[in-house]
Amino acid sequence: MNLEQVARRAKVSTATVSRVLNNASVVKTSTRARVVKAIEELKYHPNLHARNLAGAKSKTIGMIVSNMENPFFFDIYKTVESDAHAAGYEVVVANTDYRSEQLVSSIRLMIGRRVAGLAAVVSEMEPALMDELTDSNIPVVFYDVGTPRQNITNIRVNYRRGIDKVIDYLYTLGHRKLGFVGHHSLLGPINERVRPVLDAVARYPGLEVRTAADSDTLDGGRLATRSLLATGEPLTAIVCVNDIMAVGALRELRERGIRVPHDISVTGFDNIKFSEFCYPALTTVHIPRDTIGHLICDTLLSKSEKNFADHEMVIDPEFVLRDSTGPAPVL
Amino acid sequence: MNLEQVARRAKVSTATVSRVLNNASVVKTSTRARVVKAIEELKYHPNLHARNLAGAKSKTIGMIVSNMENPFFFDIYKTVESDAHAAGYEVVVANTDYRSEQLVSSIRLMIGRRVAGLAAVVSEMEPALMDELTDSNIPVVFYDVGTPRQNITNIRVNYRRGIDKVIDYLYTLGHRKLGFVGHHSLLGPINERVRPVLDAVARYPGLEVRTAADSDTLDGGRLATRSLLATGEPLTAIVCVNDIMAVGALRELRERGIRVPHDISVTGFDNIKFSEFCYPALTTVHIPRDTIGHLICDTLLSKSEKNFADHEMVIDPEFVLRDSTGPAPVL
DNA sequence: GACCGGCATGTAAGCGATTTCAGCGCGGGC
DNA sequence: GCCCGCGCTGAAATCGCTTACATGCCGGTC
Repeated sequence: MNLEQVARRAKVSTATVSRVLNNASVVKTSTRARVVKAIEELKYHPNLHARNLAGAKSKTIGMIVSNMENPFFFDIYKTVESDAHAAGYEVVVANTDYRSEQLVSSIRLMIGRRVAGLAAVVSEMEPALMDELTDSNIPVVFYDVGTPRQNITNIRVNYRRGIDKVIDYLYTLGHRKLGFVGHHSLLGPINERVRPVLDAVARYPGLEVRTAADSDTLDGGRLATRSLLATGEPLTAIVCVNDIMAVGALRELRERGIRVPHDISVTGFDNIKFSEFCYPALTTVHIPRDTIGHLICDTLLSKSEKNFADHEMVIDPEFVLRDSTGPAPVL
Repeated sequence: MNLEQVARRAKVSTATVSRVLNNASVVKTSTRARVVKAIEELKYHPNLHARNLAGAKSKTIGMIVSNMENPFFFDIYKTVESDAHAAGYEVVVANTDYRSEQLVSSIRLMIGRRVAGLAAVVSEMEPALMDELTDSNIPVVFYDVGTPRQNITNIRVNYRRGIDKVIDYLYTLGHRKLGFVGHHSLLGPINERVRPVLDAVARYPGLEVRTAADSDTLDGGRLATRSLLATGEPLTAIVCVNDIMAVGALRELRERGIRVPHDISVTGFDNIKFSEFCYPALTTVHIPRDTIGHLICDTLLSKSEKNFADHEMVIDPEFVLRDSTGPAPVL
């Protein structure tokens, strides 16, 4: 079922059918009607691979995320997809599950697909991969990782500021023994997420923190919290790397009969929808995922017009106070 | 950057490069090494479109879901993806957001991509679309919708049974005034989800139900619950079409100071991870999403070997008792 | 030493579209 | 009455790859 069969049935050439498919206005109305009829009768669906091969302009953008299970990533994806559709683009996603082999193969896959643009919302990026991307000449946007280059734009959130707000808030309420719940992929040497916490803690006299990590899931948050609670002095607050893990923490605490925020305060990060619906509602830090999504699309879909020069943009997150935090308990 | 350039650099023909790329074992080791070297030096990435065009066997399967935001769908996707990867396939997803135009265009897109198989985990399916799929000759699996055909297999869950278990349980505990929270796309004439509820209710003397619907989200559940509570006699239990909406219901009740399950019982459906982590943990019905995912992949990836004859399979869901339900309050 | 079989590689024909350029028919200006 | 130009359509090259078939080269057999 190809162009030629349609052409034959409509008694025109393949060129004309192609023109109809692409809305070229040169085709005479009567001819167009014949072709459209043939297409429908034959239930013809153009082969997109052939189209891309011949046309060279891909109309699909790729997006790679670390963990679609975490609504944080999904929310960004959703915005990107909606913007892309509005511009006539498709988007194909790939999940890495924080595994770097997956990242590598996903990137290769996207290059192989000759996507019109690539958004990488992932936690890690090896220099070698960045080279590969640079050479591929595909417009790329990284979120939160990597460094700007020729065809690479960066969007990042000022986590440090967000964390500072959280720690400051907790300190003011009298908290002195903190726990930090992270996820495995954050345990690299120079860690972008733990470091700000340690740095912030170091600024306040008498403030201490100990950390634990597990997978970036509800269960992971629960397990990390469990191990945090298993040893050492009692904690008065648990700072979580994101909301998902914080919800996991809440469950662990609840099942141990530890009241939040009366006995222990808990904070999240991201402000996913869920953080309002869990109990108690999470004090967290808002990261504007829609803004990020729009930024990604704007950057990717306008590589020619805009100067593509502001290679880096930083977003400032906002503190959100809810019910999972309160004054430190008097011991 | 194409095969030919690589071939030139490695001083072989394009055929040989292609053979190396496809792991054909006929290539002499020394030749292969030269080619591999050239590929790396040139940072060559094969054009997948050209590959698909030439090869005709697509190695990617498509999946269409109604609402990726709901972890129910995501869980199925995750299993499918993992099975597919294991078999050397990629999977590309599309979201319909319960919009039928989206469904149409997504299906067309998948046909255009000449996917090796298509999984449609969606709520609605027009006969015309089924025809299109049948003609496309792509192996298709529908979840929960449509009817078996030549190349179409169906997987469905016996919702009726699940609902029966829920209603029976609630009735036994003394509940007589029920509310049902559905989502918009369920409001079609002959409804697959509401009907079983109404039918079940009709079987018990003195049992009544009224329904409300909103979008399939946390907020939707909350709003539907609000409207359920706004009019009529007081309810003793709220049955939700799925867990996400149930969590929304829990929040609305909590904010009104209505205790669950003391004042009102709430049930979900699906048993997503989240239902254990919300408060109170949801009584729900388990739908084995991993089983469904495996089934989908098995069916899609073995169209030739297996007879593809058992065109329909039904899954029986299981009742899961947790903390969001209890005896009806004594009025 | 001519011949044959088999392994490694090369040649070239598609795959199904897009697109350039050429051609055809026809009406209007001279 | 001719020719030009314009509007529409067709022929064919092209995109980057796979693969069937052809070819060249080698050692072994008689």
